[in-house]
Amino acid sequence: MTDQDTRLVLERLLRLRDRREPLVVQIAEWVGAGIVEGRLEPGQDLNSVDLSRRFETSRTPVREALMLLEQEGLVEMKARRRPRVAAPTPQDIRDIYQVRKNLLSMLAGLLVERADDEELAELRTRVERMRKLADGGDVDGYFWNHVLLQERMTEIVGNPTLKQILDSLALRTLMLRHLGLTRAGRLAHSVDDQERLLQACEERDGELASALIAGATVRAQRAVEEQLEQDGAARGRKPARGRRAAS
Amino acid sequence: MTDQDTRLVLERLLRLRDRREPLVVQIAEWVGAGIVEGRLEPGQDLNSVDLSRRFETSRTPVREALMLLEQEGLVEMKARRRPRVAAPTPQDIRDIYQVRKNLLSMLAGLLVERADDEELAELRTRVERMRKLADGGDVDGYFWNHVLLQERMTEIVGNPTLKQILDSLALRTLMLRHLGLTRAGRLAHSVDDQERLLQACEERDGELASALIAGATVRAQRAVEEQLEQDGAARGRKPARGRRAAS
DNA sequence: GGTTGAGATAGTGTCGACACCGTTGCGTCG
DNA sequence: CGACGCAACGGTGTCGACACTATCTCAACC
Repeated sequence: MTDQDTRLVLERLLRLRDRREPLVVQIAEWVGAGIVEGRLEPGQDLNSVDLSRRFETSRTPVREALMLLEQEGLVEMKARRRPRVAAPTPQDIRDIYQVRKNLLSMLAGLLVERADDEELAELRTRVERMRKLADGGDVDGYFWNHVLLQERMTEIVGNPTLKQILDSLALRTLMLRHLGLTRAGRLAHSVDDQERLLQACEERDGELASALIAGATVRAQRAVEEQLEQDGAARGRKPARGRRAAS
Repeated sequence: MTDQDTRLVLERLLRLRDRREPLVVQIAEWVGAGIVEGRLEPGQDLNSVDLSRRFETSRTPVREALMLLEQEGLVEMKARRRPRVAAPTPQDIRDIYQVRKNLLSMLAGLLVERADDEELAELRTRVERMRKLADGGDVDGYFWNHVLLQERMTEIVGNPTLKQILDSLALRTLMLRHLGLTRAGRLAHSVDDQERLLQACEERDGELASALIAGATVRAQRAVEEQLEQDGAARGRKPARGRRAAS
């Protein structure tokens, strides 16, 4: 998972282009990518002085970048307190996946209604590419194409409100999803899910597509939770938690 | 619809308390209430100089307040351009209601699962109060209690992610919903919908509750669209559109 | 008359300074 | 030995200034 990939995806998911000055975009991408990639740990302080020094700017654009990430749930800010990298609890993660499952169901139903044959063919091409990546065991490549696939689906459906909410939820689970995909056999299962979903779309069976994507989401969630539990057990032995922002 | 009511609801829906300095909160509430109440027209400029003069502050807290409202979809900001009051298109409104319908369905299902008898009794009290207000033709009173009812429901369900998304969607439709309720007979229909929903909850019928709230949302949307069309036709004759912020 | 461009105007983005407050480390007291 | 309080430190929120640019005005030109 290269930093560059992450930045490009962040730029789209956060709708940064043209909405903010390049300086703010740069900072938001660096911090956001850091959080997604795990370079910045949950709970870690993100003080604006350090960040402004790092980017050789004043604190104003730093504050703005952090506010952008706050609204996407990657950063937590309280008045007069130092901003921190968000630390979602297991319950938060369950809640997010629950909403995500529901909205993805909706998305699948709309996709069946609204995607024309050409668009479905494009999605088919994407899934085939993902199949190859999965067979080759390329977790990173598969991961990014997975993100892209869902992004494309929301575009095809053409409901910007829905897209925005799904993007926000996707962002919050980005690092988690990558985690889940590293589990043995998960890659193959995931690509199977995508193929079944696409087939249902091609057969114009909205009910089935909804059910399939809901099932796939539940399985993805389970993979993430199992992996988290495993990591948590491992980390229990050395519970280090940095407090200063990386400099 | 008093300004004070609006501010209190905004404060909760925007989660302002403790998240921002009082100064920022004050500005965000004034602008937000202005948009919801229609004092500030869609598309109107919100330049930070005028606003800072009005509140006797610098532009920094103004910018922060506007960013808060931007993330809730009440204000539109592009880099280097003046912020504007958001002007949702009819299509945007359809999209928002579509997502809202879906999430409210989910909410109803969860409510049936998770609300205990005591909580249902509390909701019953609220609905009865709303019945009285509806009978008395008190549009404003009914409106705010309606907002409060849904807020309470999301709290009972206990999924903060869902609550936050529903709150955000609620905000975007606040002024519209009030508009819809002014239509003849709409108040009575609305309270009927609420009673049916609550009854389904008391009978622990999740499927029915979901269906009912989905239906109610569709009807609310229709009322809003009809009222908008009517207003639009009326406004077509004198298409004034202020460009300066009120001062 | 309508279009185009230059100059004036007005508003945004960023900065460094400063006042205020949360935090931390240390000394004091029970 | 631990709880408490105090003072120094560090970080946040706000300000006024300034550079840059979108926007408006108006005049010259076709």
